[in-house]
Amino acid sequence: MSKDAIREAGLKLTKPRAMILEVFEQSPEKHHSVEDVHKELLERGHDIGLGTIYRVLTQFEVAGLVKRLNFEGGYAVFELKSNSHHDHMVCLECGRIYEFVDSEIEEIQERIANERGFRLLDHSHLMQGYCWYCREKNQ
Amino acid sequence: MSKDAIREAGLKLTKPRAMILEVFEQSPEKHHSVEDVHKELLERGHDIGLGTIYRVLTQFEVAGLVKRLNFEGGYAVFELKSNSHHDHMVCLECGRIYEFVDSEIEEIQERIANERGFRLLDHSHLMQGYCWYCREKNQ
DNA sequence: CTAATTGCAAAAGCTTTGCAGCGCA
DNA sequence: TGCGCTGCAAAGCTTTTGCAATTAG
Repeated sequence: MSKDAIREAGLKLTKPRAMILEVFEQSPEKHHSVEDVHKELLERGHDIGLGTIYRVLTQFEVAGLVKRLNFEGGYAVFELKSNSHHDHMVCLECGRIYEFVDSEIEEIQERIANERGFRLLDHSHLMQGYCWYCREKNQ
Repeated sequence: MSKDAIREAGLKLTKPRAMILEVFEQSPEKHHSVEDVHKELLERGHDIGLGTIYRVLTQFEVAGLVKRLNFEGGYAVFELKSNSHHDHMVCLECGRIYEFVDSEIEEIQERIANERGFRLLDHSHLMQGYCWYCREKNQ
């Protein structure tokens, strides 16, 4: 259970932390900015300070519960850290975020890093364009 | 010549714009934050306002003269837009930025986008880790 | 009970913007 | 000369932080 994960991270199981995690687990959306989380919590009747959300999400990130994504736009977006790695495609028109994985790309990446003596720890691969729903509007 | 490019972009060839472009053309470093450019210009004896540098680099970006890179860190980095596309590896220890290209990855990307009905316009592929010079320090 | 956590508000970065004066064409 | 450009400083955003009050264990 996810609440155990909070404790296992050495964090106290507080109301704010539990509710923030719930937003990620219960919302149909997978990706949330801090603002998103804040609004969602307000709609659920929980007025949690922005500062707390920033702090908690950073703690969750360190604990490996969530992943911070730095798309353009000047603000961070978080997603629940699933066990399966994936990369992202973002629609420049509607903002929808799609996920993709390709083992071949992952392998080539590793190979390139190795060839250069680079110890690969992480990567972010983002494709930007227009999704199926928005293509027509932009030809 | 690069100064023509400024004019071709419909921009007046002013001192600030010419000097900012020079920093990119003459510096051994390929990647510069706005702060970098500002300091470099100061060292060359040109005190150009930060606001101007932000404005000019944005205009250069629109004109296709430079590319804005959004690595993590909360600030943008710019590079001269060469004719050859490439992606980046950044060392988490020393901050050095390396470039790489792989045609196979590019192809697979296209294929994935097509399969999903996604019109691919751009992408950013960033590998993070420790470079050859810094590996030892971090095992 | 005690240390961890939250709320609030202030402050810190990076970036944008308004406006008066300056400079290129 | 006229419009575009720059400088300066103010303001905008996202994110961080200090501190007193609150709460989990």
